[in-house]
Amino acid sequence: MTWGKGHGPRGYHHGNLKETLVRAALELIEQKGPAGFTFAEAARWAGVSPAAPYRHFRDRDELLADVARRGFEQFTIALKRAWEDGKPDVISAFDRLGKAYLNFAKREPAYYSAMFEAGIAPDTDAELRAASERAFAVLRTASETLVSGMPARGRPPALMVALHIWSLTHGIASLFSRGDAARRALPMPPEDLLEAAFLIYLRGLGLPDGTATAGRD
Amino acid sequence: MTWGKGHGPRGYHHGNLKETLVRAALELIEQKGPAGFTFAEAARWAGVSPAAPYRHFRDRDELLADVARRGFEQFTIALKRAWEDGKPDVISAFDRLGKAYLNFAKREPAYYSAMFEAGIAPDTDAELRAASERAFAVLRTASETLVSGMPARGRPPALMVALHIWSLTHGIASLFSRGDAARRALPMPPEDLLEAAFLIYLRGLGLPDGTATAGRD
DNA sequence: GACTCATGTTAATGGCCTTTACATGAGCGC
DNA sequence: GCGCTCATGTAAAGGCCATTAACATGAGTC
Repeated sequence: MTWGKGHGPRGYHHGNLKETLVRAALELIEQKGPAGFTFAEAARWAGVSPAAPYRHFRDRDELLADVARRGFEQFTIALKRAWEDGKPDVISAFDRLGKAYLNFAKREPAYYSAMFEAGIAPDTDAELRAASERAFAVLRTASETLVSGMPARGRPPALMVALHIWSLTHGIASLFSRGDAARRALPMPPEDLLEAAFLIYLRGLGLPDGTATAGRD
Repeated sequence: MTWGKGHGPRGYHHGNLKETLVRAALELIEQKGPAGFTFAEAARWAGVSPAAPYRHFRDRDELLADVARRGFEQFTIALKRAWEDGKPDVISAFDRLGKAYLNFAKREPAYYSAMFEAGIAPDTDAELRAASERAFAVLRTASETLVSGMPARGRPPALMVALHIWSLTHGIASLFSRGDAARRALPMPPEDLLEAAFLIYLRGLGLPDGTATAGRD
């Protein structure tokens, strides 16, 4: 009994409804925004009755929260892959990290919307919160590596650095890099905007030149 | 014939419905988020039938866009007041500007949601777009003042600086400073986080000390 | 082979969005 | 003051959605 993920015929039971509903949600959010996505339409997309989804999610918000949680997991994977333990050097790894953040916002607008814009309180769902914190942890680890390379005198708190870079990157992603129509125009690629800001910020931290191969002018 | 803005009795005609609907929308968005706000409930709040709002707004989205436009106007006023022509010095004025941004997100979550999170395409409504650009223009003017105080050699583009600061501030506001439940916890006030980032960024620009009375360590 | 229970369906309630046809009365020319 | 007109309101209706309750199916188990 494996219809797998396919669209083939089915009997009374779907067999894979929960997964199918999540994919339907992603599809619909991508097309019409998180507000435009409806429970009933996801059911229709999956070929089941409007009541069927309630066997798998308490309500519409729980589905959205599940999508957000999965989004944070994918996000964490993408960020970790980009960071790659800070190799070959911290700065270029950070650069990849930022680009991966922007790229995620652009390539996965549905996940991104569910994660940051659907109005889900992160505290509501413990798993969602944990997944969100795991994603941030990548950035925090990276920041710790970054500041650990600095002289102990005047070394900034890694948490603060992580929050700064998160905020900056998130701001650029939200304003300029999303895949949907809410994106604003920009006279340069968002990746370049971010890289420039990052290098300026690093220089301000006292990591000007010589720590890595990037960032010279 | 002035019921003014009051809640008093009225005849067949409301007399001030458009304004009342906007205020109802703000009230409802603040209570239940932009998704929770409904056209019908705004009508009920105003004491009119569900069809009445359609005499003033094409649909629910147009009301939301109008709220967003008004939000950008209030926002522009708040930013201009904070900037105050860069007095007494550029850096402290910039500092006020950032705090005003964060404060707006915290004190006017309904406006903020409508402006940045309601999923309204800025291009849809020309007036909305213009209002949004007027707000950004304050930041851009401030950035021009900032870089104009730098030596011409290696002076960064003012537009880039404005975009950097906008993104950073917007990121902090979105993640940590909103009034609603989507706000994340932070080990320090968002204002302090922003100020620290701003000073680091300025130092990275080569505006370390001496340009103004703030930002020394 | 019968039982059980997760997973579907059907049907119903109530709310919302939006349109159409109709009602009211405020402002205006006279 | 009188009557017209039109902006601004109401009532009613259609269609969609969320959610629930009662019922149906059939996959796995003993």
